[in-house]
Amino acid sequence: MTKPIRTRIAPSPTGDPHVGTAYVALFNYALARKHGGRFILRIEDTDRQRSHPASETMIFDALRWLGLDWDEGPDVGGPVGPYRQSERSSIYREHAEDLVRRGAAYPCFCAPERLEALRVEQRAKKLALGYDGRCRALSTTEAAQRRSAGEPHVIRLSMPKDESMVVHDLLRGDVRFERPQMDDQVLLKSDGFPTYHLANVVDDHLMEITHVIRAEEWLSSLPKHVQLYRSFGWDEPIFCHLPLLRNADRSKISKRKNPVSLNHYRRAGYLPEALVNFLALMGWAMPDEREEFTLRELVERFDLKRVSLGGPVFDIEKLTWLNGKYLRRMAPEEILARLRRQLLSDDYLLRVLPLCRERIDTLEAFFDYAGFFFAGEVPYDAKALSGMIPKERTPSETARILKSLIEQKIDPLLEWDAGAVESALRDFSESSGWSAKELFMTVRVAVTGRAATPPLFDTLDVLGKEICRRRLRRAIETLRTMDEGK
RNA sequence: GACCCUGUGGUGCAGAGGCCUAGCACAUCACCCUUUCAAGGUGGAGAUCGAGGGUUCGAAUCCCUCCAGGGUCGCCA
Repeated sequence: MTKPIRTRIAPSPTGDPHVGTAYVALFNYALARKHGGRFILRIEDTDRQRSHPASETMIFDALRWLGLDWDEGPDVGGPVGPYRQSERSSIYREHAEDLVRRGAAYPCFCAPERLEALRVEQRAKKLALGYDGRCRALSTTEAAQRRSAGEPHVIRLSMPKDESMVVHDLLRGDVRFERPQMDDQVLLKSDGFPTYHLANVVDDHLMEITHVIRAEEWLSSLPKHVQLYRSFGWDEPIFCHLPLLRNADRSKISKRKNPVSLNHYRRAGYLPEALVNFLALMGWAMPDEREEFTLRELVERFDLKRVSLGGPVFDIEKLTWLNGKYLRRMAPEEILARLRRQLLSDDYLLRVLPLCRERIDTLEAFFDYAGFFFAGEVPYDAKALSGMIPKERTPSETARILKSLIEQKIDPLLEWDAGAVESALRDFSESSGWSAKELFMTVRVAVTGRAATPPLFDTLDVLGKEICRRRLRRAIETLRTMDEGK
């Protein structure tokens, strides 16, 4: 018997849960389940500035929603934990020191400013970018002295010199990298935290990961990882790089061109099994070309080698068609249950009702008044359109302001509640040159389609980030098609 | 710019030298069904398999060159 297969998904909790994470998780999950192995969730939160606990929770929720449950992870524990990298700092530090002792890594005292200047120079001379290895030439005694004197430094990996390096990818076979490409990567930052490269390799080894299945964007750093395994004297796992999901223009999928948050798909009413099915179709196919299948069936027939490498365009139209197929063959009772679970929970209704109670006279009036709380996108009639654009402002100006509102304030906001939304909007009002009055009415109409609504921040809070973002974008599109100077 | 990956209709895939006068699905068009709209059914249009060279009796499938797209070049992951 060979070793049991162990795979992992290793997201970093720096934003909304991403479709790409689900995509890669799915293939890792499928391989592990197919072979009776284990699927592990590890949180890569070594970037202290950007990591956020709210993001971590959303990742858990989203993956569970999709049915991609893990056997070991920060919340369920396991034999080789902890599964959160921020709780493993000492492990990485010890391993980095070990490498330094072996002469496979070295302390580097170059300041960020010097590195920046170096990059500028290299760019100007059209040279390959990368660390020039200055501190590698330091004697061990000098390096040790400067370290004990408390001089700030990082630890860098010594990459082999004057050679090309051949690494292996399950799907691509041998891949040869030329030396100039491979500079001495930082392993340990000056704050004592590891970089992705170190933490990832150390953890994959310690957690006995057998197959590293990750996105293609990592392929370029594979030589560094392989070098790390060699420096430690460890066996390498099997590496497999999945193609990147793409926008319609074939660039790497991004939130400016596509909804990428799993929360969006959940709120928009896509069924988890349909999303999973669709994701599996991105770069993979059943041997018999069947396109509709369950996660279970995927697992039964799964074969990593059947992944195709062209970057698949994430075609929402086809996803929507698939989702419709699933919905149409569901019993009404089941649809009702899904509706309740996903979009129309008592919990949600009980958040909407307090906002509407004082504004309705009959039960029936609720449906007329509160429709926008349940809709996807809202229509803008002529009145709404004029209400959306403040006096003295133009449609294109309004569109621009909404765009920067999304980018500067909405997207980075991970904890979405009335208070946070309010301060974000007030903040934006100050920096944008739009008065609170102008901004708030514009946002109100853009998000609800109406000039009369419950208090704005409560409304945005209850609607949730995904819907607000989506309707704001829709408003931008609408404004852009209007003529100037209205 | 350097390095790496990829390249089958607009999109997602099948195809692993002859079964391909290139198949399926989405989208699109037409028709049928239907009080309507969907859904469903039927059919159509759409690809000289990125291009050019080879290898071979024979290439979408093997080799080379070029081109195009993408990714990476961070004390971010």
